[in-house]
Amino acid sequence: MARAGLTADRLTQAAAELADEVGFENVTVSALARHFGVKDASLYSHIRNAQDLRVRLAVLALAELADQVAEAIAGRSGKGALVAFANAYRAYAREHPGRYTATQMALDPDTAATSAAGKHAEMTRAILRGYDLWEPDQTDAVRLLHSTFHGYVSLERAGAFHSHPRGVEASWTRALDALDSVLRAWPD
Amino acid sequence: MARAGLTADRLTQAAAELADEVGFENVTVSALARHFGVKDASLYSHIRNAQDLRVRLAVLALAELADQVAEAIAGRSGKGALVAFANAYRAYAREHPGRYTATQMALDPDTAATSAAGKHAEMTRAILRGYDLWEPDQTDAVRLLHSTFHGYVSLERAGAFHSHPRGVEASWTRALDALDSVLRAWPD
DNA sequence: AGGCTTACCTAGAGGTCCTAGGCAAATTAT
DNA sequence: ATAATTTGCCTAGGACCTCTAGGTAAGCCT
Repeated sequence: MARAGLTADRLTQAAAELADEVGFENVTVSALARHFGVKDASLYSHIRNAQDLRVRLAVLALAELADQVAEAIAGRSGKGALVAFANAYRAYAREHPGRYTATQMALDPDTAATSAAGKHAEMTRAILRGYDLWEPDQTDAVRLLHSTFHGYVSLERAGAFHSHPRGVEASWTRALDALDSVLRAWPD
Repeated sequence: MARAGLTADRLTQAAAELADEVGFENVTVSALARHFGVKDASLYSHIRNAQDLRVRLAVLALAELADQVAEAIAGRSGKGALVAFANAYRAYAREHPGRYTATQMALDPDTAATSAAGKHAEMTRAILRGYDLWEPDQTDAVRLLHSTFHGYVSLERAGAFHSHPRGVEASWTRALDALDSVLRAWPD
């Protein structure tokens, strides 16, 4: 009997692909076991439980997203960096719907700190170097940007914008313009 | 044997309370049946399936949220309306976490149109009457506002803001200030 | 009272999560 | 190369959730 050669990492990777195919909520221990031609119980040597699997998936997705965004903003500053960040963020959510949903999991503070969750804020801060913002305005701005990006992507995915014919792309561009001008003229 | 007197509406109402107590993802047909002291199978005369129950819950929550927001902005305009809208929206999400999660379900276009999902955009438009915005800028602004509100609330709930000591309230106020100034000076 | 509708039931199949305990394959030690 | 150890995967089985089919009885109508 040849072994499948499972590891927590391979399981997490497969879970990520599965998430994008069938949706995050359908990432199940059973489905994953089926994918590897193995019994459900066999996975529990590698992951603690279903929740643990989902957390690992979330951490993976956060790291991937952070990488994509980091690559996008490299060498840019000011509005260029802002737009690059936003587009990379949105593109990741579009291309990896299941993974993106995973990034929205509530992680306990420990896991969040260890993972790339904090890297987000750090990179958003990098963008803000092109604007004239200092603490605590910087934190406020980070939160505003992150909220807007996530909110837009999230609503777009939920189909909240289908009701109106106005192009979703055009509204997105306008939102970025608006954020840029907010940052340039941050209210004192 | 006295009957429990179940109807789809009573089930939906109980599901909403259950959602706020134990989380939307734990709203299960079984749990609901237990709550009424009834067998699981009995609920299937009132709801088609578990998904149907969740959709009804989502529709209920959307209607409640729309009502709360409508009440909040009544008699206000301009920034007052903007702030009232935003605070009512956020308050609903805080007080009814399970219901709020339900509002994020992807509804099929038919259901969404029938439900109060469209009422949102309509009310957001009402806010914009205090600013000098016309189509298609109005739609862009509606999307931006909705995105920011939802994004902020969503990230706040996910604990994304715990990493930094800066008060979440202060950042929220600043975000509203920023949105107000964006609307007043919408880029042309 | 008889008949109709329907609220709720039992029975049961199938799926997911997870634990306990066992065997055998891969790895390490001798 | 063989023995000892580790560990990857197994079977068995319990608990919970979803949902269907078909039955009984409670409440409504005439």
